[in-house]
Amino acid sequence: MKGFLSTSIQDIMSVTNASKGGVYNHFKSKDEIFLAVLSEARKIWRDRNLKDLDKIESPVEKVKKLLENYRDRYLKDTNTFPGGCIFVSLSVELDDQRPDFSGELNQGFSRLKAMVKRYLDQGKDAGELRKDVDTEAVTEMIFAGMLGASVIHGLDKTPRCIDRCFNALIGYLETLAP
Amino acid sequence: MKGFLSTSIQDIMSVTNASKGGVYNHFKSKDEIFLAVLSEARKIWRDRNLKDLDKIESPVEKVKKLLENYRDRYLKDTNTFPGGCIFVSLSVELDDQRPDFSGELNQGFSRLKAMVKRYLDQGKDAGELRKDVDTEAVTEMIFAGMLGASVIHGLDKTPRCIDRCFNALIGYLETLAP
DNA sequence: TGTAAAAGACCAACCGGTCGGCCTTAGACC
DNA sequence: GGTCTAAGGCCGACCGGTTGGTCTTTTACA
Repeated sequence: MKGFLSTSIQDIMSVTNASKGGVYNHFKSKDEIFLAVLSEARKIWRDRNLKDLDKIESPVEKVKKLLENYRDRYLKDTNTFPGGCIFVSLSVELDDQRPDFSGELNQGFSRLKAMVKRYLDQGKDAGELRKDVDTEAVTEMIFAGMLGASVIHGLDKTPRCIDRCFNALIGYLETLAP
Repeated sequence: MKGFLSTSIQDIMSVTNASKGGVYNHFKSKDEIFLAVLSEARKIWRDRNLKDLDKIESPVEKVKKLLENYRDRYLKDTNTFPGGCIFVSLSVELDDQRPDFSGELNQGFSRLKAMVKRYLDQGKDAGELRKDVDTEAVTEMIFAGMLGASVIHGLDKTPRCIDRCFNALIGYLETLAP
């Protein structure tokens, strides 16, 4: 993945077999193309990562399932998603470079974190987690683990590293049970 | 931080008050400048992150100290290091774009992971960790946590998120004791 | 005066974006 | 149904600007 800045209109023209005029007839600017891609990527992310979450009743198990989806149905699908999690790479690339896009990406991250924390809080209320568990800190670590795993994916495309990382992460979640 | 691709020679000229001829009299190419910066950044990383590690005898405590250094003496020093961990951002940017640089960065990451794993193995041998602890998986998660924390730093410059993340990470390490 | 560093004009390649025109198609009128 | 016209998707030459890099000239110092 070349990211936003290094993907030229020419790149887009080549892969779509379109001409420059054709491209700019559909989109006002490169920025608009980016926002369209971002919107589509979000849909795909939800399809892949939230799958079957509603079939699970236990909130903590939902978090585990989310981690498993992110690992198996998202990061590991290197055919569909070479370059790992696009939101992570774009966020790193555009931070301090395009604050508007960066803020847009950050909103998605915030929603994800809020969802995880909500599940953990529900799990705590339901007695699935110990009362002394700091759900905010655990959320942050799970989030960091997901981001880190995507970066690791770029370093080593084999599933070994990602598997180990998520095994430890899920194992950690289980130590928080009463 | 603009990274490698978005940092122009003009940028370097401006910040160093040098002319183009002056720059190219010291370096053959932009690539050579990158490698020099990388080498210097590695020295700085070691200075900051390995500080006082030799004063600690317990291997597991060394890992904890490394995490604390990375948190307090590196990521949190946003004056010296805006843009978080330069190796993380560069790795994300240059993966699939400059495989030669990417491999160079990967070597550093591998050495870090090997160091952490060595300490954990030593800790296991010394009875500081349970015998059933998968040091490889724990290493991977610690590594992912460090990478993820750097990405998070880009999203939210306040130390709150990073603190929570490392608190949970260190807390996890402590649950591995016998 | 000899040597090395610094300076900046210059180059070809590429960037995002514009614009006038071509060419297919749809609709209106007889 | 046949013909003329208006519309709009599509094309690619072109624009100003920036890129990394080269090369000749000037400067500074010993």
